[in-house]
Parts: sequence; structure tokens; C-alpha cells
Amino acid sequence: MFSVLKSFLETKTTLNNDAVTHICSHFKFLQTNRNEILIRYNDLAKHYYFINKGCVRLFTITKEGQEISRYFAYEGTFVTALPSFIDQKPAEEFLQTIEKAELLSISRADFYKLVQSFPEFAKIYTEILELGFIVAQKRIYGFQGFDAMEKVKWVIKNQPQLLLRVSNKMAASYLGMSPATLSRIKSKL
Amino acid sequence: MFSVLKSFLETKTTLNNDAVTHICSHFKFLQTNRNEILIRYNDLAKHYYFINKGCVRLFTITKEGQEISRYFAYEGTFVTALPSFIDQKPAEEFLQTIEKAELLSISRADFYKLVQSFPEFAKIYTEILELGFIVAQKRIYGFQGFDAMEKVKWVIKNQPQLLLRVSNKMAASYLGMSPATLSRIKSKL
DNA sequence: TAAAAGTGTTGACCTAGAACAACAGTTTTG
DNA sequence: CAAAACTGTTGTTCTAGGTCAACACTTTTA
Repeated sequence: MFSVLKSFLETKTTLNNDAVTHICSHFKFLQTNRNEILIRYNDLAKHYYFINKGCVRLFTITKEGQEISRYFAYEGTFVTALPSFIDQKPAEEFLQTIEKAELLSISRADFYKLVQSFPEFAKIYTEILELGFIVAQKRIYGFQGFDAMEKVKWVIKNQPQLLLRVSNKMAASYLGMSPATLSRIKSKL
Repeated sequence: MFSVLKSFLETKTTLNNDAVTHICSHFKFLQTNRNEILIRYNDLAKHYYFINKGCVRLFTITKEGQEISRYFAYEGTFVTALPSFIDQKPAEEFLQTIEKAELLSISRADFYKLVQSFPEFAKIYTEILELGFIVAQKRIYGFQGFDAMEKVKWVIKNQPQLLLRVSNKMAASYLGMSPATLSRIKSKL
């Protein structure tokens, strides 16, 4: 049950076995179906989720009612509505499983307690932030000035999982184009 | 000379006077002209800069030779090519003053030494990362699905300094539109 | 398991904004 | 301070990609 998280902690840190077990003990196991909502638009993000299995999506809805995908997270990574988790303001986004998933959830209070108690765990948080920052940067800047074809090539290169695991519709909204355009582009390679 | 940085540290942390002075002693004062390049495309970011006065821009150049602005930083904030600073890989972007500026620079080694020695300074680094992350998020998601007019309104609301201090050309490239389009939109409010 | 709802693909049309160009200021340079 | 280089604005033209619609599949629901 904690094996994925354990090996994550073991490869990322030098925490000993007891510490790892102690950290894991704060996580609650969570089975979900497809399309289950974990965080709603007006919620405060109260938990951090570690993905054991499955795929989780962050998205919003425009005033016209259209879903726009922001981010996809896969097994072996942490995910939450981070700005809300940090500042405890309304998320203004949804967190949703898009496949049957197994998650480990930790409360915000426990998470920060661990950050305070274990410098090695704090390091993981810093890494999450650094990585999140870098991925966000790459995403913005990688797309700037790209036409539709270039965006698709970019995503194939930088996030190869995406087009394979995610529906065309969701991928298209992530890429900022209509499903029709994405479909046409894929047919031209 | 260190007054802006000092008051920044004092409002953000509970560091005592000695610690603040000690931290400041690691920064080197730097006067620059307009349009001076601080970090080049293939450089590794070796310094963090605190802006005493002036405005600093992060940008890249497309293969067609067009400059694309990524980020603008103003007095009282830290700036560098952060992904490069973190990973010590080539910046793949330029850091440039766009006004006469007064900067305080600290070397990467000293910066991380301070992060390690002063938990309160580490907290500042965490805040920089969190804020950087949140701003980047807002920027991506704020723009998603927006047409040109909406982007301009967004930037007026969320980064009011931008249109006032930055040339139309730079602002347009930040917003992902041509200078002509930005000009036309401004004329319609 | 039949009906209903959702998804991917393709075709026809249309529009937001890019590209190009001309010109008036403004700033830089020698 | 004259010439050269840059910037902002506006008009004209052109195109990438959006919208709408039709259809075949697939998935969900009752």
C-alpha cells in the first residue's frame, strides 16, 4: 500500500526506515473511480495527494462552461491545487481523477508538520516547488510563439504520456486549441 | 545602500539586526545603464539579484530573431534566471535591465549558504518559489482561452505596472500579440 | 440490450489577429 | 545638430485556426 511512496521517499532522501514509516503513517489510502472530483472550484485545498496509480487532472471551467485542462499528474507524483494549498484561498480550479485511481492523501496540517520536523521532507517540498516552477515556466515559454503543430510536437517531446493517456478533448484544451484542430494535426503526424 | 533590502528582510522575517547586517554583507552593489545584459542565453545563472531601483526583464529570442518577454521585475524584489540558478544548466533566456538600475547581487554559493544557515532566510527562498509558482500559474491560466482584449484587461488588473513602465513592444511580446494589436486595443480602452 | 450521451474525425465557412507597409514622432549616435 | 535608428499608430490584406455541423463509433445509463 505504501510501497510506491516508500520507494519515492527512499530515492529522493536519505531518511531511515523508521522515519519513512512514520511519514507514511500520516497518509490515508483512497480508492477512487474515474471522473471523481477531489477538489471543487470554491474549496480550500486541505490535502496533498500522492498518486499510487492512475491519472489526475487539474482544470477550470470558463464562464462559457468550457473545461480547460491545466495539468496532468501520473503515478509516483504529488498533486494538489497548490496555490490554494499554500494560501488557503479558494482553489478556483478542480482536481479530478480521470482514471480509476489509488491515492494517498495527507492533510495540510500533517504535511507542514512533517516539513517542519524532517529537513529531508522539507527538501522534498522544496523540490516539488522548484520542479513545479520549472515545469510551469517551460510550459508558458515553451508555447510562446508556437503554432498548433509546434505545440503538439513540443508536448510529444516533453510530455509523451499526455497524448497517450488523455482524451483528445482534454489534451486539446490543455494545448489551447479545439479538438478539431488537434485531430487534424495528429492526422498529419 | 542596503536600506531597501534591509526593510524587505525586516518585514518578511523576524531576523535580528545583526543577522540582517550579516546577510546584507554578502551582497555586492551594482549600478547599471539601460539595456544592460546581466545573463546571456548560454550562461549559467551565478547570481541572484535584488532590485534596489529600476526594472529588469527576462526574455528569449525565437529562431526567427524575435524577442519574447517572459517576466518583468521591479524594485524591492529578487530576480534571476531561476531554472538555471537552481539546476546550473544554460539559462536559455536573457536577463536585462530596461531602465538605469541599482542592483544588489549575491553569488549562488553565498545564497545557498545563507539558506542553510538561516532558517528565516530559507523561508524567504520558499516564499520566492511559492510566489514564483503562483504567478507563473496565474499567468498561464489567466491567459488560457482569452482573446487579445481580455489579456490586456487581465494585465491591467493583475500587473498594473506593466503597461505603464514597459514599452508597447515588450508588453505586446509578453502578452503574446503583435505591437499593432496591442496598440489598437489600447485605443479602445 | 436498447436508448442516450459522449468522443473523434472530417468538411465548409468565417473571423481575430498576424504580416506588411507607410508615416510621424522620438531617441541615439557620431 | 543632422542623420540614422527605433517606436507607436493606423490602414490593408491574408491566413491559421475557431465554429458549426454531420456522421460513425464507443461508452454509459436505465
